[in-house]
Order: sequence, then C-alpha cells, then structure tokens
Amino acid sequence: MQTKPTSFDIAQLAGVSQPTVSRALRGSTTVSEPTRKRIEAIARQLNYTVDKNASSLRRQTTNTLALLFFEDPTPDESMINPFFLSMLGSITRTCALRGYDLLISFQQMSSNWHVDFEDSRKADGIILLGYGDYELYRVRLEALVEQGTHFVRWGFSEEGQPGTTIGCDNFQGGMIAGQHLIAQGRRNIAFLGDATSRYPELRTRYEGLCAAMEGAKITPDQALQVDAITTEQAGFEATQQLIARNVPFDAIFAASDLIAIGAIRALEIHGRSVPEDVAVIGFDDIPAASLAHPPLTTVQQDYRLAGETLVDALLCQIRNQSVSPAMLPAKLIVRKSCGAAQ
Amino acid sequence: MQTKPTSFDIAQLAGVSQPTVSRALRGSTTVSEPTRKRIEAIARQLNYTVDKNASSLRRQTTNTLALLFFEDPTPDESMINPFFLSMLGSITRTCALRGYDLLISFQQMSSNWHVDFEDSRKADGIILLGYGDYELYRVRLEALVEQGTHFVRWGFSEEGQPGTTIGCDNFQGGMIAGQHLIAQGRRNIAFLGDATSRYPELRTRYEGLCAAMEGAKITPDQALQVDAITTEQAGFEATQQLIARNVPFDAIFAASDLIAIGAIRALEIHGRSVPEDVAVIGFDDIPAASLAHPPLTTVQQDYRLAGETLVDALLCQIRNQSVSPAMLPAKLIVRKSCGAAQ
DNA sequence: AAGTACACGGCATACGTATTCAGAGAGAAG
DNA sequence: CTTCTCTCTGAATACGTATGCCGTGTACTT
Repeated sequence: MQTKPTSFDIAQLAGVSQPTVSRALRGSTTVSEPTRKRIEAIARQLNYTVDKNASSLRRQTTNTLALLFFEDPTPDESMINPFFLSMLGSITRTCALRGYDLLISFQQMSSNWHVDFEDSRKADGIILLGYGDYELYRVRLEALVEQGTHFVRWGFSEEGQPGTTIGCDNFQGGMIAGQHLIAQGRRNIAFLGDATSRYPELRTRYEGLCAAMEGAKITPDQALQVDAITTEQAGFEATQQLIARNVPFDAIFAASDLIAIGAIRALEIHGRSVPEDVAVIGFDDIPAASLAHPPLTTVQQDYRLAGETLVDALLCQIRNQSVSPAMLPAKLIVRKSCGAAQ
Repeated sequence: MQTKPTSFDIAQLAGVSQPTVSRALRGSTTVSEPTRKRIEAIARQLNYTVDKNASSLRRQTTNTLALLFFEDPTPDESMINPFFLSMLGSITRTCALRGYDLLISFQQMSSNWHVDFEDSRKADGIILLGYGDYELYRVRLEALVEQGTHFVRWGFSEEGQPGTTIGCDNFQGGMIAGQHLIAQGRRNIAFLGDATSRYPELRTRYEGLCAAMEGAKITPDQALQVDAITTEQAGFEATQQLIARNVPFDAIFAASDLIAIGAIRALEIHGRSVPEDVAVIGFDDIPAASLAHPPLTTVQQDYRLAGETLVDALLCQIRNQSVSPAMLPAKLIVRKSCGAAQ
C-alpha cells in the first residue's frame, strides 16, 4: 500500500507543473487539449483523486450539504417519522446528482449543531427537517439567519418567517381530504391533530378541512377535534378521548398516517368498523399506509419532489441566487379506509 | 457578518502565538492552566470553531465516517429496506457520541463511490449496509481490502471473507422461529426467501429453520421453499406460487418482514386466515411489523446494538486495533400472526 | 520587420491548523 | 555562581490544492 498520489506526482510524470495539473483536472480552458489528455490519463492510471480537505481549504467551500433531523424530544430517538425517512432517500439522491456530499445528523434542536456546522466549514448549507414545537426553534432559525448561514427548512411557511421554507400545501391537502369524505356522504368529521399554533402544519390541515366543510354548509364542531402529536400512540389515545366525548362522528381525518393507524386500532377495539362506521383518512402516505388494515386512504406528500426542491433551493441560496418559498401540491390517494369505491 | 475568526485572531487577543492556541484547544498538557483558560474564554467569546478542512488536512484524518447503502438495483430507489433505516438512527447517534460526523450515500454498488471515498479523504472509514447479490460485490470488497480502506459490513459473515463483517445470528434466528412454530403444533412449515448462495443471510435463516425441524424429526420439504427477495411484492408472489404448488402447509417462515406482509396479503386473498389456517413469522421487526394485520410475530434484530457495534468496530479498525467479526443474537417477538397465546 | 494579441503554463503564494524543534526562563542541585 | 532539569511557548514548516500574476513563444497584422 503506497502513499496517496498528489497533484505533484502527476505533474512530475506529465512533465508539467502542479498548477497545470490542477487546472487540467478542474476543466480550466487555459490548458491545451493534448496536455489535458496526458494529465488525465496519468491521473486515472494512478487512481488519483483530489484531496477534499485541501481543496475545500483552498476554495473555502466544501461541496457538502448537511441534513439535520429534529423532532420533539422522544425517549427513543430511533422513532423517526417515516415520512422524513422517505424523504431522506430523495435528498441523498439529489445531492449525488448535483455533485454534493451529504452529512447527516439526528441531533435535538437543543444542541448547537446547526450553529457549528457551517462555522467549522463542514458544509456549505443546512437542510432542516422535522416537525416539532414551532416556537421552540424559531429563535434558532433567527440565529441562523443572523449568522448568514445558508439553510432551507421543510415545513409550514408563513410571511416574515426567518429563512427559506419549502412545504406541502397543507391547506389544500386538508381540503381535498374533507371534500372527499363529504362526497362519501360523511357529515360528522373528526380531526385528530394539534390545532394550536405550536404545530402550524397540522393546524393548517385542520383549516383546510374546515374550509371544505363550510363549502358544504357543514359547521365544524369543536367537540370533534382532539389534539395529538404525530405518533401512533397519540392517535390511539386521541381516538379513545374522542369516543369518550360521546359526540357522534362518522369520519376521521387524521393529521398524519401514524395518527390514523393509531386511530384505526382504537376504533377496532371499540367495535367500530372502518370504513363502514367510521371513514378514516390520513396524511403523508408513509410506506406503512398501504400495509395498514384496511389500507389507508391518505393525502400524499410528494417526498421525491420535496427532497429535490429542498436541495435545489439550498443550492440556489448558496450561489446567492434569490429563492422563493415553495408550496408543493398534495394529492389524495384513495384506498379502502375511506369507504369509497376505488 | 464579519469574517470567520481563526486561531491567529485568538492568539493575538490572548497575547500568545497561534500554536499555543491550537495546543490549548486540543487539550495538550504543555499549556499552563491560566493560559488555557484565557484562550478558551476568548475562543468562546468569538464563537471560534476549528476549521475542519484545515485540521483534517494537517492531521490527515477527517473524523468522519461514511455510510453506504446499497441494494439490488430497484427502479424506485426510495424503497429502502426499513430495517436499515432503523439502523441509520442508531448509527448516527453512535457516531455523534463518538465525536464523528457521518457522510451518507445511497449509491448503487456498481458506482465506484466506495473507492473514491477514503481516497479523497472524505472519510476515515466506511460502513456498508445492504442486502444484495453477494457474489456481485464480493470483488469490490476485495478491492477495498487491497486498497487498505477501513470498512465494516453488515451482513452474512463467513470464514475467509474480505474485511470485517458484523451480522445477526441468522441461523439461530431461523431456529428459534422454527422451534416456536413447531411448539404451536405446526408441522408443514414453508420458507419464503432466497435459499441460494446469492443471499447467504436468507439461506442461513432457512438452514436454522431446517435444523429446528430436524430437531423435531420433521423432514424439510423442498416443495415448501420459494425464492423471494426481500420486498413485499416478492412475498406476495412467492405465496401465490406456494399455494399453486398445492402442497399443504400450516405455517410460513418469511425471511423478512416485508416478505411476511406480502404473504399475509396473498393468504387473505386466497381465503386462508392468519394465524388459524397458516401461522406466519417474519424477520427483522421493522416498524410496520407491529402495525400489520394481524400484528406480525417476528425475529428481531437489535438494530440499536447493531449500529453501535458497527461504528465501534470501524473505529477500532481505524485505530489499527484488531477487530473480530461479531454475531449479534436474534430474539423472538411474539405477536398475533403465529397463533401463540401471548 | 516590427508590433500586437493571444494561448499556454510556471512561480509564488494563500487557505488554517498541528507538530517538530529549539529556546527562554525558573528553579534545583552542586 | 555554575550547571542542569523541567516547564512553557514561539518560530518554522508541512499538509495538498487553487489561483493571481506574469513570462514565453507563436500567429497574425500592418
């Protein structure tokens, strides 16, 4: 195992100087064609690769993006939202296509990972991914902006928000879910999901549902909304709470698939059949949705497009191009749990 | 937004030289206590962080590990095996605890990503994660070894294999699954999963099952084994094939949870109830297993321990300590699909 | 024939840190 | 007072690449 070849080695073999090697391999036009060919041949032969640290140090840019997952603190950090995991695939793929490496971390937002990361020149920019208490990390976003860090975030976007946010059109998603349930003849539609401003994504889905109901001259009933964070357990408990309220309902719109799956489990225990007694629609279209029993009708977020959009938006920002927040469309995926003929 | 502070800036403010700053912050004992305190205070005040590229360049080590997912080429690269995704959480967490960053890629094994990565000094070592055609990448592993690259692999391990492999005790896992089914009074146990040498993990699970059967004086029947790769669709098709063979069976041991879930779907369509007519056991314990209908009994691989073991083994290797391959225990998780009283 | 333009490639240097070597100063030992 | 030891710190330098600046030689113009 000999030592790693450097651009000087190549230079010597090619009979040129080191800078010429650098220029040739980086595609500068000021190197003649034959010289370039020769250098490239030798480089290939020696299995030469550019030293990333030296290159980054010299150019003050890393060709690397960082991905930060964060969620509300959970005892078991392995329970990552499946939707984000799906997105991860799309993000890594897009990064690879764009020639960027991807650093990843699952830190809590409470650490100062996000601050350190661009500071220490590990990455040129950061992608933030996660649900969670919005107010809790708003201040951190502001810190990032002030610091001049490049970052994009997935989630709820609103006017005057720090940084660039890409998100799904939660309002539209909630609306099409509501409209679909109403079209099935359901009138008493419950909503499971936090409707406070701490989880703006979820609240916006609720608002979409309400808009659909009002469009059908149905008045949303406060008694049919139960707070829940986006886990299966929360969905289970919220449903029990809902049943205990003794207000009749014939449909549930869950703010996430995990909540929906928990809800179905609770309904089953209480002897209510899905979709006959209660139609259920979820949100996200996680892999488990199609495996649920019955298969879950849900509002799909296009994680593939989402990942691509996030990466490209971040790259734009890094190049100091202007980026506008984007809102991705949501799409209804009809399966069995809503009772519709497919 | 001023320019990023360097160790020279700290030095000047502290009235010392740059090397002293470096020594103080890296914890060298040759810096007096008051000087160190002073330097640390100033560094904190300026939000100084060590430039990773400069540091890596100088030290010829990156403090970064790379994680490479690979699988048989699938049209949709988003369908990552859920088990590996679970492990990802554990790996990132362990890396963080050990003070390492994690680079990630989902490349096909056919690219030369694995070769480039340590060459270009992006990472000190590589973790390889994935099922797939074993022979296909065996040559690549050998290339890595020859190159002197540090890497560990998750999967099947055998004598004389290139590199260090950490894996689950697939034989034992298959055996406890078989023993459990036999204890439920099942005699005609089918196996869904590739039993060829292309997928040694799966084959070993089959061998464990056979051992359990033979221990109970049952002769494994070739007609009850159907090849399947580890996807839901493959499980579905394999089950249809199995049924078409018209050989009676009262249990299925699926080589993975995804296969098992596909199998249950097929059984349902053919009017066979689970677990009454057919008991089903999977392997992995992916998150969807407990959400399946009925909840899936499965052989759990401890992804948490697995991630930790992988990272630590790799770090040992990087420090030129000897590493021995490890075999992690498998554990039966009893749910409803096997028909056992819980 | 002299002058201009341009293509090519070398020299020097900077990026920020870590380490080797040597030196300064203080105290101890003789 | 000299010599030695020990502790702490500074000067110099290397890590490998990329780039500004400039020199050389050729082609082309007039």
